[in-house]
Amino acid sequence: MPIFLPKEPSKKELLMTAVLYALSDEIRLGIVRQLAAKGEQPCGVFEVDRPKSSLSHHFRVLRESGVVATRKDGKALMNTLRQEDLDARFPGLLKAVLKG
Amino acid sequence: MPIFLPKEPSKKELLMTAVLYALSDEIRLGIVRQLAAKGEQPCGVFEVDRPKSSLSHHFRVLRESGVVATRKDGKALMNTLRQEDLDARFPGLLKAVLKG
DNA sequence: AGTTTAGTTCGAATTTATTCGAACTGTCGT
DNA sequence: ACGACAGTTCGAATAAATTCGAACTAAACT
Repeated sequence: MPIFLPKEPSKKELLMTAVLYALSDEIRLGIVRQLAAKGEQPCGVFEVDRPKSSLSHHFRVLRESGVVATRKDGKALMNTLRQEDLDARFPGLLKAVLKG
Repeated sequence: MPIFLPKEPSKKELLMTAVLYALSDEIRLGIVRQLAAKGEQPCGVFEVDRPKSSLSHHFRVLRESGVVATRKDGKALMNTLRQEDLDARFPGLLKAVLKG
């Protein structure tokens, strides 16, 4: 069975409640803050006190809500914050979340 | 046994993740939007397709996260959005959430 | 005192999220 | 071809949220 990365919602499909839910978890919020600070990063660099299957779950939530986009780069999966899409759909939200 | 309204966190105690979580539910977000639009309101005016015990649960989540403040006024409980506290602690967040 | 109104609290059922190990896929290096 | 590496997927356990009816409190009115 090939690996299926869950489909990321298009900009138009972004849902406020799903985005807020994804961001309402300390681990995921930490990931998002680090992506905002350092730019594109593979999953592996995040030092989280959880096994990789748990980390993978949190990335899935971030992807499915549309907060993060993932592209394959060799054997790594590179993650970026969907800043522009989020900003277009929910102006000011991400900035406010990252400040707090 | 007297009625205990759960304690509302002080401005300093507001937690980003708790606030985002509280706002990540359609019903609660609807309540918050209506409070923002119409100002202080008793629980009863919100037309939500849920029995009152469920509504009460959602108000509790909003209070415990610090999104809403509640005061007694006769037999009603009046709810207000804690706009100033939220704005002081998380500038721009509420505005962004209400716009979306 | 009794009734109505507003909303909470309790308890239990259901649903949904999180967690983790183990097995897997795909890519790279040797 | 064979490991090693990065990360996903599966499956099952645990934990947490939501839901609701029923019983309750407290204020207001008659």
